[in-house]
Amino acid sequence: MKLEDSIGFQINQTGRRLSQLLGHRFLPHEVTTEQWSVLARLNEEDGISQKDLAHRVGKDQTNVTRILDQLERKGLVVRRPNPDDRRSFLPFVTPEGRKTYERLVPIEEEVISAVTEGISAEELDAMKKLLIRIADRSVRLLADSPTPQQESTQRGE
Amino acid sequence: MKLEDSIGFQINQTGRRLSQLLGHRFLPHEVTTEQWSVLARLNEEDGISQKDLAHRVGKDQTNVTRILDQLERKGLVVRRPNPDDRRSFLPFVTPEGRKTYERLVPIEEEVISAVTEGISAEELDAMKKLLIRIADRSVRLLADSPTPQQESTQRGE
DNA sequence: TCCATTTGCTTGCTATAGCAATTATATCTA
DNA sequence: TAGATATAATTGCTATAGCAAGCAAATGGA
Repeated sequence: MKLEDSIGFQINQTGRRLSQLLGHRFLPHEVTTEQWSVLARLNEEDGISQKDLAHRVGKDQTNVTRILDQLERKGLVVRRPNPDDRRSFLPFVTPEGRKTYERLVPIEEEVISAVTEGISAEELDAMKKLLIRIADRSVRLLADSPTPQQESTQRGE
Repeated sequence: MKLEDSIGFQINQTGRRLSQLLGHRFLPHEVTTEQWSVLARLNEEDGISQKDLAHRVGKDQTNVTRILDQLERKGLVVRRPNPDDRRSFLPFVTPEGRKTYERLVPIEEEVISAVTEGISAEELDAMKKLLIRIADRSVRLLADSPTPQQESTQRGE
């Protein structure tokens, strides 16, 4: 089978290209697409632990730490100590972060509608459901994988 | 709209998780998923320029250079001077590279069929077509973007 | 033919992804 | 309560992505 026929290859490929386009449109605002995803999630709900945030954006805790570093450096987010747990910091969106996010929303929407032009809402919805299913299965299969270090006791939440 | 409802976010997310799972299964063979994609494409057709290869795997030429460095370091690929152009090198798969590729094929197939279990061939095919469409549009829109440096005279090939 | 431009590849830089190890703090158990 | 264990966040390391710049060779035009 050819490489292009691999659904895995295609998903990755498309994701990369889309990120590239979106990142290009975000350029004037000096926010990357990954920073955008974290900022967007925090706009829905902030003041949660970095661990929870990582889970919600589907990123490694390590990467969330670094992306928050960037967002904090840009003044879009602040980390405050968690009063309930001194190991933990809770990220909050700053007013500046909220403004930036508001500016990015229409850009993201415009890009998505441009690249999905001519594709029906039903088709998009079906695709989204399939993607979620594939992602879920991937996570589950990885969790069930024999890890040299530990017998996994976790399940997907 | 919530972050998870964004089709762009979902595509990227799913791609990442799938890569992670596949990469995990590839671990014993010491090949990453990106190295696999390049090796797979070269197994279809080698002796082409790195530029062409980059185009075929949908990667930046820079990244192809580096991935080839890795594959060459592992002895799976060799670069030979292009007799027609002394600036250029042509990558070829070594016998060892071919053997490794053969070992990876069933792993990739198994992972894909595991994560797509219960999804019909028609659904997958429809999804693949949509993904390709979205990727194509992304590339086109990016190419048409006003680039500070140059007025683009290129079109998608 | 000479010079300017283009092109193929590489290198340097920043951001991200994922993993291992570290640090500080929490929690659990004897 | 002391000691073991688990956990939140961080740091270090490697690979990848994308961009800009550099280098050498090819190409095109006067």
